[in-house]
Amino acid sequence: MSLDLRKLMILQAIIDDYVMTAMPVGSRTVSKHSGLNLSSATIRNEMFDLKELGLLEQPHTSSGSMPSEKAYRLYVNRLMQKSNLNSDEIEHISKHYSKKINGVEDVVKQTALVLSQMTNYMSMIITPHLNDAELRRIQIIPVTDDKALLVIVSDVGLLRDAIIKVPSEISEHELDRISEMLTNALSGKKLSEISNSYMPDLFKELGERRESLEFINKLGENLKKASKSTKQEVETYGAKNLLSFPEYSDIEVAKNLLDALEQRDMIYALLSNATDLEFSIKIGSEIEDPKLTNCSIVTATYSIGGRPLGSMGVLGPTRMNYSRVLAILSHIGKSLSEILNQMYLDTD
Amino acid sequence: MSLDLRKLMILQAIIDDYVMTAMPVGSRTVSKHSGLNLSSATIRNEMFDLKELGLLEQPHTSSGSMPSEKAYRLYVNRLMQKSNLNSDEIEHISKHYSKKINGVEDVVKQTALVLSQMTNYMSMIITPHLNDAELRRIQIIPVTDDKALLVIVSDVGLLRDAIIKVPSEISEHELDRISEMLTNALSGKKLSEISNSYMPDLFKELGERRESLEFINKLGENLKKASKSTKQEVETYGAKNLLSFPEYSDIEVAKNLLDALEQRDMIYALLSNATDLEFSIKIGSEIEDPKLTNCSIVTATYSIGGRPLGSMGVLGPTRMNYSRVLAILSHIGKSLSEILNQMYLDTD
DNA sequence: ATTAGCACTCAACGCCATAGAGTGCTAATA
DNA sequence: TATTAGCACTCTATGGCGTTGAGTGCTAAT
Repeated sequence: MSLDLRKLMILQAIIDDYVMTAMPVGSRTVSKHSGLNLSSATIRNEMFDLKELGLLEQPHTSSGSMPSEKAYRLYVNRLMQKSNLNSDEIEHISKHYSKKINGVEDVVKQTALVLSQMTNYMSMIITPHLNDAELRRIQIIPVTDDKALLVIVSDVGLLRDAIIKVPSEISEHELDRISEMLTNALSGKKLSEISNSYMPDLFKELGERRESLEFINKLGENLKKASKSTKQEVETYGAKNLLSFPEYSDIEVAKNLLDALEQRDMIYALLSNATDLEFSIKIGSEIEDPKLTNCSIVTATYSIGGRPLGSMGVLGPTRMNYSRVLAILSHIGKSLSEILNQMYLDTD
Repeated sequence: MSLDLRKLMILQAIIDDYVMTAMPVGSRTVSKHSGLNLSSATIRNEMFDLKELGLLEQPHTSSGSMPSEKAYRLYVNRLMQKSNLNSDEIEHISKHYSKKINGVEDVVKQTALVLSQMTNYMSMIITPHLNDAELRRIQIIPVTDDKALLVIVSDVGLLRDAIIKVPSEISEHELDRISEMLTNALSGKKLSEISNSYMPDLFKELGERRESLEFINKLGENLKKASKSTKQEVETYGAKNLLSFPEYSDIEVAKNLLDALEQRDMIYALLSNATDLEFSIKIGSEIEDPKLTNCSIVTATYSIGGRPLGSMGVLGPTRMNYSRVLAILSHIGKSLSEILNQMYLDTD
């Protein structure tokens, strides 16, 4: 028995209905809504076949059917039609981005917010990873007589800052000199390239004065530490949206889910795994986390100057509206990339 | 009828029991657990009185009683005994703070985490407000030929940073000079004092060269903007803990609650209202938010160099273990203040 | 003042009958 | 041969009903 066009149309009708209602769909409903002008009996026969093909599941005999994970996968790959946002929705997005925004963190938060608002699912986003950004300058700014602020600046702005101790015998002028040397040595390199390899020579040169040797060593440690901590952070929003869905209406299920979703590492992994593709869709068990049963995740990357910098996504029940989510992600992704470009690269 | 010692002891027994079980407490239970050696009948008479005093409530006739908000208030004010943490718990806290920590944000997040872990309620914390910090230096660091990073540094480290546009005719050397002038003019002041009053003179001085006038104006705007945005942020942790409590086991109730708790402004208000007292306890309707029925909030302030900088707190059901929460908040508050002191003020 | 005793209340639970949505099969139909 | 009408069957959901048991509130005895 083959998966002919009619079967696909019936499957599509069932998915459409189930996505709306979360209730098993009966043959009579399909007969009415599918537009195929077939009796419920005929639909029943087809549904029986779809069941055998592993595309439909029944909670129990004599109940309607619901799509299997396999069905959603098939839907996403072959059936789904591209959907578009209406002008209200587009406006809603641009409104969010036209507010005054202070720095990357703010943009990222706004994005998480609007993403969850528009989809009614939970949104997640990781801040841009700046390990590939080019170092421009390293500056040690005195703060008190025994402390200074180490600032690492790249072509996209502030990368890292850390408080370091400075022996009082080192003058402000000397700090400037050290800053300059560090800048000369490391400028143009990437953050990830500040490593042991560059250090020894540099520090021999810097460490010529005995009394500041210890300070120079500490400084080196600090630089290395700063370059290692990736500092990519995860924002989520709208976890409570998930509680509205009947699939999580059992308090125990909901608790487990929220439990899992509070583990930032896990979400970080989910998002960072998918940075190479423009979009990624994981359905149910394709997310290899047993705690996230009945969930799907759709992610998209955002970029600056064409270079992917991070990713964002949406988590909802497997019966999510994939088409709409993709449209929203696509649009927001573009807006976000634009904003980031304006912040960093534009020259007007 | 007066509230004599015996009634108080009975009330205490009921509260103790109810805090544990969340189930209405019957007279027989009190008779057994109160240590008063009274029959259930006697207890019943006393409980009747406590009911008339508004300290006990019954879900329905012929069920046991539970403490009213008034009862919790009385308990907190008069009955509660100070509790102490055991050595395991103290160790658990210090372990969290002995990890490598990168900057204030990290400390704050760790605090939220440990607070929620130890109490099993939801934790909330606001980042230190640094408006009273003393400005030390303002530095404009070139990034590309038309952009620079504006960095505002105080005695406690980095305060603000922002990308600003720089006309290409302004040389790096000139930026240094401007930085120096700004530093001279504003150093020693507080962030909140960067206002129009200081600006005109300063900018007349800076703006002597015609071509850079526009840039100087923009710089002024940026400084003002940076000084205004308070940038105090709210972290919460463990919202899902609340789902474990039977008072929120109804999915609708839980949804409403989580809904409310996702509004950062509201939590910010809750926390910042209570920065003048070392501890603050709000029980039920004392939190004037209709969405937070059945909730109590305990907050504490943390400080640096004796000056209160922010506050943190715990949100849970009204039947929370106030005594334990206070002990935990007290200990964590001390640890947090110590850490912040080490980060900023220590001179070793 | 305290307590034993007892009738009364009320939620919780299990049981059962019923209704209704939906299937799966068979026989009739185009 | 594909489709459909018809019907028995399955299973869940719902509501009514009696029972159970925890707990009160009152009264009379101690």
